[in-house]
Amino acid sequence: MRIAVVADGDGGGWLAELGEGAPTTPVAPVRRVGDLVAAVRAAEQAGSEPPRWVWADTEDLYPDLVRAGVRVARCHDAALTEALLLGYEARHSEPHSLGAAWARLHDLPVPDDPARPLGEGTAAQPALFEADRSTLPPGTDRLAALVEVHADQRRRIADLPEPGRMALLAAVESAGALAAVEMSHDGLPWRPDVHDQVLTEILGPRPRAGERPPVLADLAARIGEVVGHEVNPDSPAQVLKAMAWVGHPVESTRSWVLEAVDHPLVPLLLRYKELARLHSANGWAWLETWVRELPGEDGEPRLGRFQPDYVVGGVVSGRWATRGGGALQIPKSVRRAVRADPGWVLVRADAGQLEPRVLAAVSGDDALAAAAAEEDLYARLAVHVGDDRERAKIGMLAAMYGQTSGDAAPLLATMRRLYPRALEHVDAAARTGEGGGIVRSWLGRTSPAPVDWAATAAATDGDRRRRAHGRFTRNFVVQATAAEWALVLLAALRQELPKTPEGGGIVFFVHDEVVLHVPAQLAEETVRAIERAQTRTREILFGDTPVRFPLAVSVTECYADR
DNA sequence: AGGGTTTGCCAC
DNA sequence: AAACGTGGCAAACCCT
Repeated sequence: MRIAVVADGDGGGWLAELGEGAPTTPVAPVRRVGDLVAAVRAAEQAGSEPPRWVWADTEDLYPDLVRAGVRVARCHDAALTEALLLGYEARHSEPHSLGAAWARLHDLPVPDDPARPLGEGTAAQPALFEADRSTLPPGTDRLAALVEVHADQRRRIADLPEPGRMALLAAVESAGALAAVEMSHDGLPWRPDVHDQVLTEILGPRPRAGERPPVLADLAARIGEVVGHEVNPDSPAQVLKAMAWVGHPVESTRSWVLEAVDHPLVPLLLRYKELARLHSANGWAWLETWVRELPGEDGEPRLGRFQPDYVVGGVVSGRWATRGGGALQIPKSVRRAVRADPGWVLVRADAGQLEPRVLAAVSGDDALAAAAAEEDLYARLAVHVGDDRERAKIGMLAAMYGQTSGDAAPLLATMRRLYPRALEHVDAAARTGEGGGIVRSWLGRTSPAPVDWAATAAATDGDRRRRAHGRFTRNFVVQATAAEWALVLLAALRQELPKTPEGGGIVFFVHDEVVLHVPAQLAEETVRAIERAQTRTREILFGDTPVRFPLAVSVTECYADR
């Protein structure tokens, strides 16, 4: 059963039960409810199977439900689905909100998508569903508009050459939106005291605002001594001058460029850059901005939560982006601060070598699939290639990224001979991209067309951009399908996981790994659920492929432990 | 002073 | 060893 829902901005809303057939029309009179939370909770628990909620935008409705303690099993996110369908039609740049979709159906002026500023996610205070971001014209029957757009989207999906794939993509994209709100609400367990301890060990005691930590100040002073005058190591321009001044001019101050230079200044600069990065990106200021402390008992360790806003579909390839806090790039050095609450554990599931496995599955290359049936794909590749594992890996990555320089060329020739269908799959995608065409993932997510090359005057520059776009489409067919694998896994996990208390469940997701926070006594059951989800993911996406997608599952107290 | 761009590094 | 895909972010830099 599907239920379309809109909020009234005052805690209530309207519901319309929809038929499952296409076109989907209401099968019962519209129901007005005064307490939307209660109505959703009741519908979720009634009947043998929970409904699929049809709504304009998960980010508008679901955070309030989650805050109120309600979780739903399934939804159809009209905005995300519209974006997928527009993309399929090579119309990426068109607005995808409910209002925009409805306006197109009625040949009316299409409104821009609403901007979604930082901090609008679940960390914000309760809003009682007040925001109407649907961009529908004032006075429009919003429920009728939603029902109409949903029916249109289902028709457009049904009319595709492979409707099942796009239907699955829309479903897992929507499930991802649910998971994103839930994760953002729960947050990644983060110990402020441990983070502070890590910073103090590495940088010295916390300085006053605007000052360098002691270790950085000392390094800057020693750099100044070696050069003979004061240098701001944070300024690439000053570092370039300083290197020239000491007789070692360099083209840039990138660390691998500096590493090649033999001069006492270099280790000081490299050390400074490394520590300055930690201080500016994940230092005390970051901790205060992004980690919310939970109320706690005196004498107990302070517990915190890192609650980034996830942007589902925020990357063209279907990977998620995040807003604020740099959640997808938590450096290894501060992962010690990610610790389970007392009595709880972190269960981490990490997909190994996902992209080459995806390539094996989508290309149907028997030899690569045979390698991908193994736990360590690269080790098997090395046997095929007759080289060491590291070089086999470089060759594979070169094929998927379009690398041509370095020692990739001979490796690529070997790959092309051993895995002809796999290489042809990415080579064809690259040719399409170079020709200005679009490519699609396994489920139909579509690459955006290149930005107007004709506007580029110089032929050489145009050529460079054409090749760059070829590398993009080459990678897209793999990366976008890997993102789909991860979305299906998330959706399967939501179905398989045991019920956990508040603060438990999936708490972090980054491209090909998930972190769960569960009471220790649920650890075993959680691991079994992950294994079921993993198997289902492969079957749902690729049927009976020989390719395996191993998940390394570990149960730890700390994210830094493996 | 404030906005946009560049540089460089972090993650997968 | 360093040019090979997707991003976010902070500080310096450059312009108005």
